[in-house]
Amino acid sequence: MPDLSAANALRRPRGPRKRPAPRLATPAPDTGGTPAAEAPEVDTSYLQTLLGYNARRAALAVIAVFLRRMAPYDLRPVDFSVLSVVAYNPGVTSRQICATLDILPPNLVGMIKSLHKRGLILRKPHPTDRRAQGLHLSAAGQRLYREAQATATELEQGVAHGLNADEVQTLITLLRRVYQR
Amino acid sequence: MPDLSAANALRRPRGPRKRPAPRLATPAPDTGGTPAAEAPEVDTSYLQTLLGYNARRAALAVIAVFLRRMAPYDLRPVDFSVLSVVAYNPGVTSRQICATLDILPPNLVGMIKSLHKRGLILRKPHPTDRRAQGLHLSAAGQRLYREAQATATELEQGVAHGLNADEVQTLITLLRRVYQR
DNA sequence: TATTGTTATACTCTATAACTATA
DNA sequence: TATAGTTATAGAGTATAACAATA
Repeated sequence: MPDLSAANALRRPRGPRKRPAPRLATPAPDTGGTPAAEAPEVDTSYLQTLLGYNARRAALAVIAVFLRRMAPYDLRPVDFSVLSVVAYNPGVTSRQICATLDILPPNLVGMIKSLHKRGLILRKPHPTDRRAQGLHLSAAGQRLYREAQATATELEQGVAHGLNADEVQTLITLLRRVYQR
Repeated sequence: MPDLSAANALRRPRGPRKRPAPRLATPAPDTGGTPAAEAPEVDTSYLQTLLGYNARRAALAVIAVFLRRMAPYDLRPVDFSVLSVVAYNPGVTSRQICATLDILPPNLVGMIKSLHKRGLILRKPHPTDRRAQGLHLSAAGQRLYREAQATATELEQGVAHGLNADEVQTLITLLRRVYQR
């Protein structure tokens, strides 16, 4: 599975984007003689018609901004998502977080351990199931999450440069309809 | 950088999605007593307001479909993208592909090697720069790519379930404005 | 018999350094 | 001195199997 973490995008900022080229129904015939190197522009007009290509590029761009802005809190997107689920669902179990965020249980263990070690979350015995444990934000976790969420909300405005509030709302609505059943 | 490859999404299909909950400005206070386990619904209403969260989920959903449909051609999204760039830009160099698709040069080497080994692409000497080599699709590569592109185009219709052609076009336009400078 | 949390581990994807041949 | 392609390798991210404790 491809990685959407955008580390590359973060450390190697792109140059100016190419202007969209006219759509082609089929690839240009290979005349064999003229290398594309002479014209530095590379035609990606077909790829730009694909929802998956654009969704991935957009997700990577947003994640890159997210990584920069969340660096002061030392939170990756997945850490922020976990804290957010715990914040809004006090007492939630690891298993529920896995199902909600599509994380495999073995991969969540280390994140929970790390957040616990940083004093951000508490593990309390589950009242009815002694196998499970209820997760809660500590006071420090609540403070950190409150600031991080404010940053995330604020970040939304800047991410989509030309997009106004209505356009962002339309975009989010359409994205939800893509991944929801 | 997070991985957008959607392997998990592929092998562990999700259950039914939760209905959107009303937005909350701040997390619910932790009353400490009531575990979320009793109500299996987990509140993700705040995360669902974030462009990054929705873009990543949508990208993963599309990629999962892409992986399934491209399996007969043994092409990952990145392989398809590389073939597409070569198809529309015969004679393109590795370096240009890296800049266009945001792939690091060392990571492209293996892909090119693999596609070459499969007889899909040809490396020709670059006419003006003996360090570089121009990449071209072989006849077999052109046949395979033509079929793969048809599948990708066809796939677009089915990916966005309820979305009509206009809505998909709007979505793509908005996504482009997010990641383009 | 199934589930929660966990360990160990393998595999994939991405990143960095450094080399060679050429510009 | 810089760039194209490459090798080797390190580091994230994601995957599967299997276990003890509990349901």
